[in-house]
Amino acid sequence: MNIGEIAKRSGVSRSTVSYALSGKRPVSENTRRRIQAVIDELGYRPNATAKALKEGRTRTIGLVIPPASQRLTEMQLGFVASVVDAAARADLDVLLSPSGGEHDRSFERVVGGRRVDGVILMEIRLEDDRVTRLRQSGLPFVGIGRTSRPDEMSWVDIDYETLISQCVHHLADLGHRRIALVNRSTELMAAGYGPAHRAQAGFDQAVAERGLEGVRTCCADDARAGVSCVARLLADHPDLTAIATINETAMPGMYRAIERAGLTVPRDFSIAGVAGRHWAENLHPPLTAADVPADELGAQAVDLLIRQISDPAAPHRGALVSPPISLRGTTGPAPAR
Amino acid sequence: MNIGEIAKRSGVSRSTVSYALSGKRPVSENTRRRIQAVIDELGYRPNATAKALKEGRTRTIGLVIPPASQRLTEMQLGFVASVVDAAARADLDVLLSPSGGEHDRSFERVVGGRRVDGVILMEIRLEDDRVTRLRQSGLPFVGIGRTSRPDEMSWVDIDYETLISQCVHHLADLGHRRIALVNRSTELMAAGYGPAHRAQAGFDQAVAERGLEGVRTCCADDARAGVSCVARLLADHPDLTAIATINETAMPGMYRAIERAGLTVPRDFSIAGVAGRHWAENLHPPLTAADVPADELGAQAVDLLIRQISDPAAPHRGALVSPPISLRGTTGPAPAR
DNA sequence: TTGTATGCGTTATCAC
DNA sequence: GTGATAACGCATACAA
Repeated sequence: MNIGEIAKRSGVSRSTVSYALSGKRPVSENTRRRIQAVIDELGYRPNATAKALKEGRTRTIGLVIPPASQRLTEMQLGFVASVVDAAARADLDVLLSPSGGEHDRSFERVVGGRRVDGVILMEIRLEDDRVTRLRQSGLPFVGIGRTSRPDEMSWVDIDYETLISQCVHHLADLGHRRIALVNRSTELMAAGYGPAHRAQAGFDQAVAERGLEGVRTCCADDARAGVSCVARLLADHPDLTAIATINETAMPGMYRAIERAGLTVPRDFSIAGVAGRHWAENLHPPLTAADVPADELGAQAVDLLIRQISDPAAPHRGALVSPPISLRGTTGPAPAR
Repeated sequence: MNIGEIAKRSGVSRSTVSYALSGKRPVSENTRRRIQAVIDELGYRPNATAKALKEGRTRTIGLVIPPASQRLTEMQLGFVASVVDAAARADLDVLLSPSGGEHDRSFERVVGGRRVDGVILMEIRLEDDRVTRLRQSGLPFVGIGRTSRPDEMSWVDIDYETLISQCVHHLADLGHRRIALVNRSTELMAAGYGPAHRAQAGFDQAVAERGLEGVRTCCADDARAGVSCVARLLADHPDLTAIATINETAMPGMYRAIERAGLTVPRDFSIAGVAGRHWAENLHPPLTAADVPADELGAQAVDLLIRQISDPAAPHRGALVSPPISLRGTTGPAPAR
């Protein structure tokens, strides 16, 4: 079923059908109706592939996610959801590309084959091959996250450095002197994952500014790791009274370890972090945290991308988001010892 | 950068370049090398859109998910992840379509515009317009879930009816006489959502078979709803000793309500259900549940779809999965009252 | 108001 | 072993 068939059955030329559909040229009411009748009868829909080839754009954006096998964090899911939603609102489809490993067929298909008009890149590292590849490809792209040279691209990002610093200052204000940072996994750290490094930098700086005793530790992205990580932390540093963290997924486990150590939050121990609002609220007790507006970030990324697509020559833009910390009751005065 | 440019620079015709790339016709080692050199130098990649138009297939599958705005459950995420992974293994890309509301542009674009070679449909209702639409479109599709007439399509599904029935029998074996079913939301029930209806059917049947007192209730898909739902349940039915549930997302809240009522699991109260393994294991305490193998189901759906695509005339197939219940310690003998 | 002709980038048929 | 050429289905510049 193609436009030629419709034309034949309506007794007009293909271009007339095309124009009747697009409205880019006046078509007499009479023929328009005749054409529409045939279209309705046969259930004709223009072939999107042919249209894309002709117009030179696919009306599709690529969303590069971490390999699905390694379960996505709540926040990453929030990004995916909001990107998909925002794209749908703009009548754009989303092509998913699970990437992140280096030798990557899916990524190369999407980017090299020009299957999309632009790309949104998640989980960016400080040095990221995919950014290099996208830059050379000339395809518009926006990062959720940024490399160590943010000027080279458009991006939206969470200001982990500032946020963790603020958490530490908040805890210091409450009298805590010995604070631990529970970061993301050692692997991500080693891979140069931006948020992990920036959180650490913010932590180090705040600890130095306030003359605190800071302990840094990495923790895998799951509840079980959270348990063992915090258990070890409490064993090794018995005088620890607070934790700052960006590791959403490990949080339930961290709670559990604190509880098992016989400590009550926030009376004996405080905890503050960075997490999606929904996640922070649903912890038990709800976590004092900087609420990352995942939906806004995704929408903003789509927005920036659409802008880049419509004007590829436009200068890069970056948007650093640092939401306020919502007090929810997991932080309190440092216990007297 | 297109194939003509490569041909010109290599001093051969476009067809030779095409054949050098596809290997579908012998090309002399010499010219092959010359062509490859030019390709490498210019970083040429065949345009996927043009290829799709010519070949009549897009090497893309559509994945129809519930609107992202309503957060997906852990299990749904598992399906998405496994579908994306399985598709990537088969060198297929995945186009996401957030659908489910009725007036649906994204769905229509993907299906009507033939942007994909086939579709995987999630969250199917007993009567589902999208199934009707897909059937009439002639596009191969596979459901994760099935309508009330399973013969009309290919699908993979979880046997909620049997699984919930088994949960009830297990609880009855332990001496429980008054058991509640915590189902999915009233809205899903009203919308004719298969799992909710089938779980209820399985519950009713098992309750009847064992001569138990059964209470059925719906519960929205979040922890908070789980709390209020179970709190009400315990208030209205003080002699309740067990719950069977398929509502993953509400489970943490259900635990909380039971705890707040001063009951200890499994000593005072038992709970069993259907959930993803990862989810069940990470509850605290880990839930006795039928472990839904989301990854297997997704992979199987992709498999079925690929089969449908390569042989559209092949008969429909259905696969009903009913994983065994893993005892994890949230069920115990009914308390003496 | 409508029709004809061309090209988007590719693959594949036919000819040499 | 290689080249010219015709589609794939659409949009649009050019004619009438």
